[in-house]
Amino acid sequence: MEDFAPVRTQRTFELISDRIREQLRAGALRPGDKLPAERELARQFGTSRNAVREALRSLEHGGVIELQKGARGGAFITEGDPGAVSQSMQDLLHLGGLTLSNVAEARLAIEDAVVALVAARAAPADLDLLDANIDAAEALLREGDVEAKTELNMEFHNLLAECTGNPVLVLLMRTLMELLRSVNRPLTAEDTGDVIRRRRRFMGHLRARDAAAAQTEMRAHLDRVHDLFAAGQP
Amino acid sequence: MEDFAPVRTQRTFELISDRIREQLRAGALRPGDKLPAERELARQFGTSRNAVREALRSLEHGGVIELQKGARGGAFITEGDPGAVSQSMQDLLHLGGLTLSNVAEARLAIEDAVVALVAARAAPADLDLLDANIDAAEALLREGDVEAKTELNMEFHNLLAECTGNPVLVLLMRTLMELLRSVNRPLTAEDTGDVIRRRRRFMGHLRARDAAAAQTEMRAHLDRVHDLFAAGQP
DNA sequence: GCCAGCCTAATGGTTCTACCATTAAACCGT
DNA sequence: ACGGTTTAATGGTAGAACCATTAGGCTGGC
Repeated sequence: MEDFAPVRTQRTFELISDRIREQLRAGALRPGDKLPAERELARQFGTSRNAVREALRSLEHGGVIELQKGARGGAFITEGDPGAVSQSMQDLLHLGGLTLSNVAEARLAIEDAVVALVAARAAPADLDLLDANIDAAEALLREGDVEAKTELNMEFHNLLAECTGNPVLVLLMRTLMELLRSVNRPLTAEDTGDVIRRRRRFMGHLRARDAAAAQTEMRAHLDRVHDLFAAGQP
Repeated sequence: MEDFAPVRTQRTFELISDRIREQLRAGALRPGDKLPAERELARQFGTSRNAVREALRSLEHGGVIELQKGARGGAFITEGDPGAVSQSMQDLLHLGGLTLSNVAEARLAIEDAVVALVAARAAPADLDLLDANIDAAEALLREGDVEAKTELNMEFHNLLAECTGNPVLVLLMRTLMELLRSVNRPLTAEDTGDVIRRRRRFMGHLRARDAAAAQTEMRAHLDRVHDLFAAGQP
């Protein structure tokens, strides 16, 4: 006989955060909106302020809300925080579920798709932005500021993803690169001149709308970079 | 003059969760380990139990720990929960940062890469698993259980990703499919027979290690499915 | 001897109260 | 009109008390 189901399994703060997520899906809450104050929410839900706070903590960690203190403070619905996805994958990596080469392989897949899309649909203005990035990197290299130049080189990939106009691809690119960066050692400077040359060739392929050639060029570059990363690992 | 930096910007519970994440990165904490009890943590950190609970709530939401109540209960380090990543992306979607076609396009990219890898490196046993999935789906179709058959068809893609042996790709595939599923309408049954035929052809290409042909077959299928999804949207 | 039932201790879950720190806006004296 | 002060609202922290669940030990009757 199984006549009786458990009276209650969910925890109070989960009920609260679920209610708020509901209103999000329903469109009743939109980015920029402000939730009632903690004390007021506690009153409305008929719970303690503590339970409300734990629910808010959960939503905050998920990048759904931002909390501001002081008068006129409160919990505000955000535009959505890609960093939350990144954080989760970082945790997964550190918990040992993922390896560096797993991440590198996935990154290769994303980059491949991005390059194909950019070759097919990027506007000339977008390509100019990419050129500007390479110019800036070259200038920094001449000045000997390897650190800043490396930063710009990573930004190149993010720019590339943004040229697709697809925020999902941007998100995935940022996340995977962040993961790779979190375990890398600072790259040595010896090979930096080569990167600039490769980038120039790559842009030539893009402007010619030659997706296959651009992919080949990028692949060669990434294989090399990922090898360097792997060498830095034990 | 900027002689004085803010005395404290981070909140107490953030300091606590950061400390725990530190120990994770350092390897001092491993999956399966149990954290001290809340009261004990509060004592060690010299804070209130409340702050500890909010830190644990944050870690729990991130899939880093699981909480069990009762005697011998406590906070246990998990193996890593891919669901946390999914949840974050779901939130992002609902916050309006992403569109259905964005997700579909990214999914296409991942699937393309997965197919190429599977064609290149899948073991015969893996391919047999895929065949078994198709057989089961066909059987369900004959019985008229469209619901269960659709479920199996989605599982096919997850199996495919698992054949790559890369958990990152598995994670991305699961997440993106989950996202697509969360906004789809139940597909109509009229086209289901066609899917089985396509799958059989696809497997033929895989066994022949013909990545290009397999990709073409899968692309055609996904383009169609995504169109159906889009049609279900306003 | 054994076993069902009870009891106890440990732990997370919840509530309540009090107070602090920060912030913006209202207020007031000059 | 200006500038400083006060006030009120809000999130952040602390501490205590109690509840619900769970594991394990205890006990008494068979």
